[in-house]
Amino acid sequence: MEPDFDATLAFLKALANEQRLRIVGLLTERRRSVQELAALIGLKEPTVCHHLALLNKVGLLEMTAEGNIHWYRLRAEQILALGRSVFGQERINIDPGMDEKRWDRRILENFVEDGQLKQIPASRKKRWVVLRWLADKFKTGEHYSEASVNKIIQKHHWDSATLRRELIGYRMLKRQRGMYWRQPESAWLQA
Amino acid sequence: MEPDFDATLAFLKALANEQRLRIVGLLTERRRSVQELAALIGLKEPTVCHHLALLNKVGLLEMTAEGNIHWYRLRAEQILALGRSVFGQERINIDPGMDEKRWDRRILENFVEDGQLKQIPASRKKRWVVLRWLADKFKTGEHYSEASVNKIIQKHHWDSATLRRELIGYRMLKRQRGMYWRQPESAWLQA
DNA sequence: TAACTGATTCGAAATATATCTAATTAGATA
DNA sequence: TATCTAATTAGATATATTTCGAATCAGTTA
Repeated sequence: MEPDFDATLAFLKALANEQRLRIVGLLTERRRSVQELAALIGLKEPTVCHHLALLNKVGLLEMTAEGNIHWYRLRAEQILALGRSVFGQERINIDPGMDEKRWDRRILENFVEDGQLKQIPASRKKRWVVLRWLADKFKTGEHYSEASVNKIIQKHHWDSATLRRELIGYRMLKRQRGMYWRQPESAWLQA
Repeated sequence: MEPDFDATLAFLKALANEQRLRIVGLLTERRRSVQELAALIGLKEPTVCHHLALLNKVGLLEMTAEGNIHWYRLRAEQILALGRSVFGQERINIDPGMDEKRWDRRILENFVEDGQLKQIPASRKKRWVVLRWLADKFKTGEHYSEASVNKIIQKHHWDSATLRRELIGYRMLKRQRGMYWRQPESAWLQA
């Protein structure tokens, strides 16, 4: 799905801990030694060391040794870059959900009222949106008789024959030996 | 420190889990029912329910019931807003080294005037800053008699005895057989 | 009403994570 | 070289989280 799913997960896991988040907070101010951090957040040094190792593993830290003091510094650009990549517009679909996409919603607002399809859109593109919404009324994995398909469609529009044919045409429903079932989205024809 | 430390932590914790991140991924495409999600990621429904509850608690989801099917939808604006607030420029200091200096400068502005130390800070942390400034008046590699150490300190404050002792205490100066010399920063005690 | 379906709640068990002490390493000092 | 200090590693234990089966709840259908 995501090529860097694991990286994202690791990044989030590294930050999603009270003490580590505290450490990151302290390191945004300035570089710090292990002792210093341990004193500031009230943990023993080995524990802090363990947390630092985790943060380091995902590339959030930079360490320089001066004598036997190890100075840890936050790689702020890394956090920002990762944060952007995880929470950026490209990654997160701002218009979530099939029938919830803004475009779709506008179409649906125009054509649907109280769950009733007022009119079947003439344009291919708009009809597709409406059909997608209608296909959502069928459960995946379940088989329906033609009668029950009609019944379900008629909850939303009187012309179940046309709409049923359209659903088949766009491959949102599939028919075989008189039974109908919902097709996965991957099988649909594009609008 | 941070007023919304807890909110940030909760948000990160909610996302920092393999299955939940997967769920979020699936929900970016479209709304889904609990069953659907369970089937898609290979978990039992109670488990998915539990994860959904966690995501919901931090405001990432929106649920609408149709009959006894519960549709979960991602509140993408929420994720983006939270992501921005956590990883935004304001929050993360891109240049942590700078900040250290800024803090120091403020202290020095308060305690030093025309090269004169007006007062020895009582707080450890602030005293450390001032002593660091004072240690800078000594050249590295050079050896000083106690008299010349006092003389240098007295250019900046009358109480050379106390300050000399402090410099030794913080290991910024070192003494041996009556001679003093400046220590490298790595040897200093932390404030 | 009874039976059914999807979702949720409740514990218990399994798993993962965080924390500590003790031991070890590496650099600095005597 | 022996000693000191800061950091790290290792191993043990405590704590938190995840997962599931069983029971329950809420809507739908017969």
